[in-house]
Amino acid sequence: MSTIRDIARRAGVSVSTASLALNADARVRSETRQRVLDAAVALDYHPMRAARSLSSGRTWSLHLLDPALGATLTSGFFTRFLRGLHDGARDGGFTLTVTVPQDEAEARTILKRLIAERWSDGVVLMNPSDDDALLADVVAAGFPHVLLGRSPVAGVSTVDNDNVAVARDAAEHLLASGRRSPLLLNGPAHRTFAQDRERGFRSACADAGVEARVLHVDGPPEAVRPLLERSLDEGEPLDAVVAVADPHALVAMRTLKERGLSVPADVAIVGMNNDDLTRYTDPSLSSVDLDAHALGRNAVELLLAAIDDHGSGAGHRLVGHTLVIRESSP
Amino acid sequence: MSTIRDIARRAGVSVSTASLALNADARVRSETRQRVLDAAVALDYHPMRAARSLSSGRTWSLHLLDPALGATLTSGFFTRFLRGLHDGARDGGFTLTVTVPQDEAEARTILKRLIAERWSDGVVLMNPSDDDALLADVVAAGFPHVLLGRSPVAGVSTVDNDNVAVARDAAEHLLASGRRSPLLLNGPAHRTFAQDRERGFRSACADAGVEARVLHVDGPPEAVRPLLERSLDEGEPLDAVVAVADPHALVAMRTLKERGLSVPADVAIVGMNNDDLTRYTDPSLSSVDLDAHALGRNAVELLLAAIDDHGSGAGHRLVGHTLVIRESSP
DNA sequence: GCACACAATCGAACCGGTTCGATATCGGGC
DNA sequence: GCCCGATATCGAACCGGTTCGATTGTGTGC
Repeated sequence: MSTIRDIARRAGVSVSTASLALNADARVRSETRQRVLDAAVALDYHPMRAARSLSSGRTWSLHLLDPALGATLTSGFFTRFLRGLHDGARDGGFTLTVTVPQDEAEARTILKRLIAERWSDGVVLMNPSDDDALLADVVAAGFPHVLLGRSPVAGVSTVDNDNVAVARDAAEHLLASGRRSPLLLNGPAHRTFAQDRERGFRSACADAGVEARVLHVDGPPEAVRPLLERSLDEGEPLDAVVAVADPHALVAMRTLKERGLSVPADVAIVGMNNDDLTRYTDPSLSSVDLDAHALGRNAVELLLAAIDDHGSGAGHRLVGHTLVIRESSP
Repeated sequence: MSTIRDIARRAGVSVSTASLALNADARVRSETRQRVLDAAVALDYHPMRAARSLSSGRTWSLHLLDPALGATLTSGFFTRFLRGLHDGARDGGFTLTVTVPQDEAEARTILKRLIAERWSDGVVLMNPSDDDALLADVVAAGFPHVLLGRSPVAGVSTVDNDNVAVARDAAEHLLASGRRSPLLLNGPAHRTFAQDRERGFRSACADAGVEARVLHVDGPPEAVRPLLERSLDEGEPLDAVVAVADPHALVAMRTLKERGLSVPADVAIVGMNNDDLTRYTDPSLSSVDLDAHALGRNAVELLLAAIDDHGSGAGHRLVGHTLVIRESSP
């Protein structure tokens, strides 16, 4: 392993000149710079991370901290998201580190160490619960950060889907085909993302002059079944379902079929996240594809801005989505 | 941010004594150590990563490099795997870094930088293709490494599922219920994992005195459809399918249903990976749950051993699996 | 009472970069 | 011919830890 002193010696310059040359400083004569660069190539020189970050104060690394990794997200989504983060980091000359705590308590411990020990230059906080302490920690430490899956918060950079539009688009699609009794199987009522989706859903229903019905699902996808059954027992009309996530949509589909209702003939269904398997189910499931890659990329862009600005200005980004229409809602 | 010099000053000892005390060196008197520890707590001291690794030569970080991230794996699997890696790393006092190259070419570039710049102390190489250059790079550099999803290679630590047993167990389950015409929808014939699975499948068929049929699927899950249709057109009997992955199983299921065959009455099906959504499909899909968490954990354990040993002895681990029986193969 | 082993602590060097202030060289203006 | 400023380079300090060899202090054996 060659060090910068090896380079300097071979190029016949001092260590400081070698460093300046390697960092393309204008002060060094171009001929000298070339000699240094040649030496670096000849010796296969690569500056050591730790040394560089010790002296420069930068780690050139970003951190993803996800207290509930994969709890709500599925497959393709997470990997596309990671790739988005990684692409952004690479373009900025950064490396991405992912940490996977068991729960929010461990997440908090890790976050504190991460900041104190300077593991990285900034952190992406994924899906923090709405009231959480994680945010308070990073803010208190003045550590660059971005919140993911959160609607705009004053003074903090956030990236999220446009949940209002997501739900509205799904509902409009169903209503456009003439459905008149739509139901939203939503997330927990206290989560802002669920509130936004309810808003979008209701707005589409209002525009179509149709009554909007909403059920809140708190728990695993299986929780959809009793909710839906009770609703059917009560004789509520139903011909369209928007579900908060694909597994919920599949449980709904199954429940309906067992009640003798056919999908999509009697009830059309749209899920969310566009999980990898949705195209293979029977019937295949329409789903809103949330642009996971854009989510990751935008998060990194805001994070890099926060690192440069020293967090002076917070940015907010909403990323796009696409409704993927399949057999469950022709 | 307090440094070790702040601690030393407050505890009234030299920097070197403070360092020894913090690292629980037996040479320092326990009373002195306590004074140092008290000072560290009082000043909320955390050693800076970069400084520690510059002087110690250790980064206390491990790397996961996956050239084909999520290409074959789905959801739950990957997140469980990550958690396994992370748990192992944490227990060893390490941090986990994940890098997500676009393809094997980029993976190679990253790997070289990673080694040269000493980003971490070791790397887990995930699903490298059987003949690849990545392995040659790490071996040439003498960089600690573990191969994932590869059958044992001399001199290199590997972790994998017991692919022979995986396929055998799935086949035995189907044959136990009286099926006599089983088909294995396998991966590409040149991949060793596929060869192992074929072996396991054939052994179960031989034990049951039944003819084994195997088709090799190379490409996306949709590629199953034409293969299967041709087989049915040729009048081959079929009453059981073992598929190399869940999406393939679902495509097979759909294809069969469209041919008027019912699942599981006419044909029973078992998939692999136990994707999150398999429990919600209709019928729900039996699947072999590969122990992703154990995969991650064992990979880290071998990696840590390789780091300590300077790679003197290679280890091989096969991790367990569980057949999850659902409606597709009662 | 002195040499000696041993425990506890310390100062200084070191890891491999970056950066600041000092120095040498040179051409141009007066 | 002398001074000045610009240009190119260098030496040394620094970042925050770890570790080695030296130093001091204590009790033991003879």
